[in-house]
Amino acid sequence: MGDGGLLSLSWNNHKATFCHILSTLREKERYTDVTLACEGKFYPVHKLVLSTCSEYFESMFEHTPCKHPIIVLKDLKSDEVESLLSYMYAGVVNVAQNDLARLIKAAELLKVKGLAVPDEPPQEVENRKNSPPRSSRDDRSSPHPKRRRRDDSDGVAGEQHGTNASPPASPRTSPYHAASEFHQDNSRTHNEGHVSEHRTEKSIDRLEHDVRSDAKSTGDLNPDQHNPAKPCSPLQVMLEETLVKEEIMDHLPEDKDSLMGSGMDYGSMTSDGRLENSSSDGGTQEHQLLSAKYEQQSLAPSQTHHLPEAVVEALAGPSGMQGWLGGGGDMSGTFSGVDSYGGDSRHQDLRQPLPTQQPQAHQMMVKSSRGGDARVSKYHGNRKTTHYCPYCSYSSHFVNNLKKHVYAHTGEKPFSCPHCAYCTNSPSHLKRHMNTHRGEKQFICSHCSYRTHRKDVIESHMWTQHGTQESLPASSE
DNA sequence: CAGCAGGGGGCGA
DNA sequence: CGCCCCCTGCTGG
Repeated sequence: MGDGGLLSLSWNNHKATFCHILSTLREKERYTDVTLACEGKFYPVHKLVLSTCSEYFESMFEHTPCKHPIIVLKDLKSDEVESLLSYMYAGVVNVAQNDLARLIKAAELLKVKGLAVPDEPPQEVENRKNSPPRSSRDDRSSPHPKRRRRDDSDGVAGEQHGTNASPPASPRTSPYHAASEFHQDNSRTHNEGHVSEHRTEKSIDRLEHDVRSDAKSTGDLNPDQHNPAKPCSPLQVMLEETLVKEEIMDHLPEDKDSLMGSGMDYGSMTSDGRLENSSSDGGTQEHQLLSAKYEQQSLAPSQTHHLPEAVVEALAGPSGMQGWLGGGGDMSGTFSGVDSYGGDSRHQDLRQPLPTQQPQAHQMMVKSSRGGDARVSKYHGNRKTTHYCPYCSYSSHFVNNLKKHVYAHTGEKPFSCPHCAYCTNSPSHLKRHMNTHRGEKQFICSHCSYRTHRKDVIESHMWTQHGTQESLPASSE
């Protein structure tokens, strides 16, 4: 609206920056709204990107109003998926010559533009627009086959799904999950959460498209109890995993979703560590690429953290925690173990999306990632600082309280009983529990023969049974 | 079925 | 550490 001179402001390296941010968002699993599942691995990504780069996904999302669908790529290999995602996000992917055919084939299946579909040739685009979206799903042979190679079809046809499909235990390979999941066997309080779900399976192009509608229920990850109604094909097992993840995500603030996603924490969840930690695959080369970029662009260090590392930092050190908490949520994606959320109903409120913990814009993360540490409390007991939970509205002046609280979110239970499988997130709980093994019942009711090892219990007993709060002090035995 | 005991989780301090 | 609350299993009416 300027009547004066018209200024043209141009962002010099907008494309590069944009791509970078996009990749960062993906890496941090921020704002992801769709999860690709392949060979037991889960890739939280963005519909926007997928649909932009792939007709197939575009069409799919058009027909799936689902908030956070989980798409099972049944006949692709994870490295192919990784490569394609790399391609879509970064616009580049390094692939071994030997793998090229496979990759192209996979791209064809997914109709990835530029690989399988001509990259925006005007005419083609026109044709596509005129044709109903479904055509792309229904017919692989339609428009895109600039690089089609049917001769390669055997290359990707191999049924890989579910092979190492990280059955229940897999995601727990993360140290953050291990305990949290394991202990549930002795937890009685975890109610089985049933996810309201609907599966839309499509056997298009040998892909199985699994979509789950908004999951509402609490998820009990107890593998033993999980959704008994379902058949247990390898694929289904994998789906159960994704199911849990999704429902959790749905309950978390958007930002947290991603974190949680990280809960799946691909690097750690995949026992082979291929996705995150290895660089042997074409897809993972992108990770290296991105990391390099980060350094060059001197982004906030925290952004370059792999999630598990960040979690360790956050939980191990007060400063880490504080930085993360106060850093505009940039570390919010670092929590693993969301998937280990217990089904305990009491957890539910914690998962309610909270406006106060809204994800911050990317620039915000960058901006505050360092500065946020300014008020870091070095000591657990520092009451001057309020520590906020990234998952809910909880806050505490005590870092330790927050830690325990966050443990409840992540499911992490670092304190384990040497005598049984009991694990807890609180040392005091462990101590209390240990008393049950000792068999000592120091607290004796002065009105009856009742005795217990818990003070609160004896008091409760005294009050309810005898209408008094008097009780014998702890016995010396 | 109600009441109690046992055990556990979360939280304040 | 203490407190409160919850859930589950047991038991007696």
